[in-house]
Amino acid sequence: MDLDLAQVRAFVLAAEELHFGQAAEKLSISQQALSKRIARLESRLGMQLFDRGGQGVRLTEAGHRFLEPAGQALAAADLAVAAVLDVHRPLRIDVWGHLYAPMRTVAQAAARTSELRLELGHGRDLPSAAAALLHADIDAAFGRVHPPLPAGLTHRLVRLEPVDAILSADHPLASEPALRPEQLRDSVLWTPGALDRLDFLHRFAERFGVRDHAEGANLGLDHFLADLAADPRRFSLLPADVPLPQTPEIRLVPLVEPTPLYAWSLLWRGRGHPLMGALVNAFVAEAGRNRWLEYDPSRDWLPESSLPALANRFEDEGGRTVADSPRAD
Amino acid sequence: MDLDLAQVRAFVLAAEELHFGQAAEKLSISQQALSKRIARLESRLGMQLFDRGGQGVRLTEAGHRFLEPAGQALAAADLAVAAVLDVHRPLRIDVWGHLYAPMRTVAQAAARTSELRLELGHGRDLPSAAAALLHADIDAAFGRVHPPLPAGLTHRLVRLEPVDAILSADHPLASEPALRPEQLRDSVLWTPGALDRLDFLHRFAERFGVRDHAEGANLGLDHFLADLAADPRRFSLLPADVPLPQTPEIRLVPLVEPTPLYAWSLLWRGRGHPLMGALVNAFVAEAGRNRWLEYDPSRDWLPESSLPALANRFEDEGGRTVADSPRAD
DNA sequence: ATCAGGCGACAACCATCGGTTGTCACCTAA
DNA sequence: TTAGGTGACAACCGATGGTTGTCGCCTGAT
Repeated sequence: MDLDLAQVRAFVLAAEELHFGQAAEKLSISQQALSKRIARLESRLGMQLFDRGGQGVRLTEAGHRFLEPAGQALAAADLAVAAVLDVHRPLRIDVWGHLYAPMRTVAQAAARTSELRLELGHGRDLPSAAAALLHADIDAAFGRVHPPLPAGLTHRLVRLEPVDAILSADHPLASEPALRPEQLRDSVLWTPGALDRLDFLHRFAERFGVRDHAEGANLGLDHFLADLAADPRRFSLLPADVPLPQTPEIRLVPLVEPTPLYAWSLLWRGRGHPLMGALVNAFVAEAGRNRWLEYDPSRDWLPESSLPALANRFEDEGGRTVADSPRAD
Repeated sequence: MDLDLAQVRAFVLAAEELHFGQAAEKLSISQQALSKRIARLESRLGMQLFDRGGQGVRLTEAGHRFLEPAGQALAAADLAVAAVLDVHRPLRIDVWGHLYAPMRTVAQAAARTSELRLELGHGRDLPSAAAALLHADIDAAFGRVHPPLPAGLTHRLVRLEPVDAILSADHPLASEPALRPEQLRDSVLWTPGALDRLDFLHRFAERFGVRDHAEGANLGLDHFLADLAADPRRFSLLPADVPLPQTPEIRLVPLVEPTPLYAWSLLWRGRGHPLMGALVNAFVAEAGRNRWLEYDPSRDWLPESSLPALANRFEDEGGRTVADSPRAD
């Protein structure tokens, strides 16, 4: 006869609380369900484990005898699960959009808890990060998520970062205290890579009527800044909190009416690594502390491609269960 | 997430057999049912545990990692079941040395508590009682314990009973009020069985220089008394409190200077049956009430073979924990 | 290449299990 | 006596776990 460990778990919690209602709450089930679990366990063992009374329950002698070995059976089973799931393995995470320094956000979120063991992956773009997730080569990824996104992956918006215009110091608008995006329509959008493969910049150009663009290779931030400074008509976009070297050839000007927002998300597969829940929680907590998820449609602009991520965030905040949401351990 | 142990059992058996059909047979279920169990376990764990092939299955790496802890979880659960179930099973006890009426002492000790549920075993000698203990055919045994004693068994001295000489009424010493053992050296020791297999009688003969002995079959007390009365030179030994029929052909004479003591012990395996502690306690309490454990080396004689039992008793009275001491519930 | 046999999985079916909500019997304290 | 708390019963329904029948795949022999 093999024990049903869900029943055993119910017994052990009820033995701790000596109150079925409270034990049920700890297990997030109803009192009646817990009562039934214990009754079925008693029936299977042929033993009364609790004396029921008006003010809670008391353990019987058989219940007392069962309690310690029952706890040990649960612990052994948990170890068995951990052994197969390799729960002590670090969570492997890849980030993309390196020019915009995604690791700032990951490091900030992970810094507050010592239980997260992260291992940084190779550095990929979104399509190859998604493929690596599906192949279980990595456990999570972080960056800006947009369609197309393969099935089987779950994403969670964790940060909406305001985006500034970054200009050559010789640009005619360089000394403005702030700019409206459409003021940039006659400038040349500088893109580190092909525009049609950079979703955010592409959507920005379309939305605000920027007709001209120039492309270069993405060889890192210094190269990017030097390419911008090389032509006084050039501008590009940069999330506001990206740290920059002090250089007289470059100006950073806030964008307003509307402020474009860069949407950072976590991405993972299925229920994820055992630490996935903890990682999501760490990001959510940091977002709360820093007001990362504030969004006002009358003030801000999000490209259409970021709206699924936004919808994802609102569903979760409404208290509904998100499919494939990892449980925090 | 709590494992379903029926699923785990199916996995462990399939891992042993590497053949779903054979594992299913061992569990008396269909192959399809076993296949479903394992598939559900894999789904729950999110891990493939077997690679399926045309000629059976092979364990995956995850399956290998799971196998030992899975077995341990099953064993822990079995122990938990045993802990709660066993206590209501009667404690099976065998006694030996029937001529000396061991059940007097057992009954006397058990009579004072209603919680002891004893079941008398088949009646064995010491070697076969020890084997039955090791095979878990019985839970405890009672009689005179002497080497050789197999490993894994624990014993506890519970009674030192004075031994009388039992004589034919025609014996030259029959009318003495008491006898010193060496007064019997020229008599014929009557033994119910081969002397070299009767440790106490053998040691007595050696110690007090009794050179002659005669053997007969052990066919019970009446037969023993009739064999004694058949020859006026015969004597034997009998614990003092063994009830005897009133018969003019037999005399019981106390032995003094020294008084030989018959050492009765309890014997059990490991931590024993859940009632083992209570049984030991009952004997110890009765021993205290009846001064069963008094021993004065200047007055009494114990054969060398009884000294381990004596040492065992003294260690326990010193307050030290005896290894494999059963816990009283 | 074909056939036969072995193996595990899928499909359909059905009884049991395990959760829910609603309600009730019992107990205790005021 | 009343009010509030507690655990169990009843009805319902979806999931689980077993069965039988069948199929797809694999391997070895001819």
